[in-house]
Amino acid sequence: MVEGDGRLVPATDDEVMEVEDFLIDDKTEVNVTTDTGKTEECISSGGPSCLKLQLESSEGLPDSENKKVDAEQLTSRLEYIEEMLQKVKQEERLRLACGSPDDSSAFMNVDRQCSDPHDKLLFIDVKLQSEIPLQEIVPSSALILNGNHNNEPRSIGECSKPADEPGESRSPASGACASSKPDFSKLKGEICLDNLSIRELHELFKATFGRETTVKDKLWLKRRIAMGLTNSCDVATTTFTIKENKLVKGMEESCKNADGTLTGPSMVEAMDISCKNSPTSHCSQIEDHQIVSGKSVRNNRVEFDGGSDDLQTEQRAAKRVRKPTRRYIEELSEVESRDCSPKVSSSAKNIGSEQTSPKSWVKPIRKVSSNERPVVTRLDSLGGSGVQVPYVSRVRRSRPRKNIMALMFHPSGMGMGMAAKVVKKTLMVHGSQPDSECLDQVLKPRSASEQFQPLLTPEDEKDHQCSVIDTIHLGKNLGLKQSDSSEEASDDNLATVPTAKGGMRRKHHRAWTLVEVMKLVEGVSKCGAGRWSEIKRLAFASYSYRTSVDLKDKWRNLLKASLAQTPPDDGINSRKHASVPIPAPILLRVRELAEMHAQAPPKLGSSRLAGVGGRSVQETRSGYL
DNA sequence: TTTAGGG
DNA sequence: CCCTAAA
Repeated sequence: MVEGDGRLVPATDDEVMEVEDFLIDDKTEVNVTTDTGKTEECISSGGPSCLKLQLESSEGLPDSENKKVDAEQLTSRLEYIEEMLQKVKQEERLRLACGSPDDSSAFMNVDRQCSDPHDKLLFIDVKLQSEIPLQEIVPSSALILNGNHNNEPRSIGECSKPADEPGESRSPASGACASSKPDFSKLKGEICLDNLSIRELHELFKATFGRETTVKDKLWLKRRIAMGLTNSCDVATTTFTIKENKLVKGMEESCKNADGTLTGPSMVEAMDISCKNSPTSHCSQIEDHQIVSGKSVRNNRVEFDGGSDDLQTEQRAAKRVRKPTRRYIEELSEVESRDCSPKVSSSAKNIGSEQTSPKSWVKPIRKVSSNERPVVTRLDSLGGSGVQVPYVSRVRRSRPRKNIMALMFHPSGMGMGMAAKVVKKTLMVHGSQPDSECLDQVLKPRSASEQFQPLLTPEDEKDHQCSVIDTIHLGKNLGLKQSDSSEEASDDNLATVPTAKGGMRRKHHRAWTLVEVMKLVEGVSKCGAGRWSEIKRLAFASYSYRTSVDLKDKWRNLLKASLAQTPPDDGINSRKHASVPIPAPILLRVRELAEMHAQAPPKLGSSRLAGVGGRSVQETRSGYL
């Protein structure tokens, strides 16, 4: 129920207040509040397309009254929803979103993925405050709610509609959203609306999230990708914390539609679009501590049975940490999957700098690592090479020591470079290689001086988590990590070209994901090119890797790409071209920004930002976000 | 330390 | 990506 202060309090089993967001993908939200069975239907929308059913007693919602509309008409829907709720409850409150921590105005959004291909991604979204004025009952919402097969929310936000054309869909929604967000609708449209093959989807997925997926469910893929792109619009800094092996994520993006009302068949797409462009980047800012402190997080074990294996795997992974959030999936999957490496390194580095609050450690892991011997014995079994390498601690990715002498320390007598290579190779051969990142770190020659410390210092220990765990515990408790790492491993090919001597090129080589690129672009649009550290702080706070320099470099590349490719104008769109190049819209954006900055760098802030390029004016309009 | 460029 | 020179 909702308390006066607007807090959501866990209700009894019977009075579970659940708001379900069918994940209508993009924010077509269906919020249902069930109480003692008494329900009142209100449609408030987070936008034109949001249907909200709320409990009579939960008067917390401002506009609820105005939202009453066609109760009759909604009855059926309500019933449906209730039905679903029941089902959901039965399944077990997978997710009881409760309690909004300190910030009463905050909303909690908890989502989970269902293994069932048909109702995967069932989100329970609780919004304590709906400031969103009701627009009108959207016909399409009926579609959603009435969704024939029980639990088939997917129909909604899906971009499956082949007919949805970027151009078409843009018009209605983009106008509304245009003001505040870069218009990526086109992008999304291209990517999402097309009928991509599974393979293509996989590639896109990879490009978007930076990891591979084995899921073969098209819908799922599309949805994920769509979400990824959608969320990528958020510049919000995502923070998440791992507590006691549980991942608590603080923040959920809510897409509120600001655009006008839409009706008819086009609704679906419209909603979709509006969401993408959803201006709400700011909405997604919830401090992590909030979540943590909130009672909300609760262990909910979810057991599913159906579903494809792949899907299950994917989801199981997510389930592990419980409460996978969309955010989690996209960002975490990137950060987390590569797990330790970035995080750890950053932590070690950040501890002193304060830049980033030290992320939490995964306890279990640490424990393990602490007891592990400094020698990785498992290596030999991996490749059969029989190579045994002393366990080395990771080092801060800071200034390399010019001290090459250390290289000579290696027992085998060969330089670290060599040893490293061997090890790496060994690991690579095996399917279950530890995070390549880690390996890289481990193998870093520059850290040689520290690598042979027999004893682990507390800090080093942390670093060990990475390798040790990945190496030793592969396939064990770390369901999530494991799956992720394995998944990631495949795409995380280290093109390590050890330059004969001691320098290995491409230490990290973390492929830039679409999401990141978009963030970068947005960041640049906000802060302006050149202020990389700013951008880094704002948009990449959660990406411990990606230094400001990286951003700069990437931008440079983007620029180059945009200039080189825009003219030809050909179809280097997301579709086709396995490489999954940067979507044209983004490149356009890049170009615009480049032009903008070229013309009005320091001075004249806004005067002549518009229509500079003379090209697509529509694209140009948003000088800032 | 952060930027800007070169490699 | 890495490295370095400049601000």
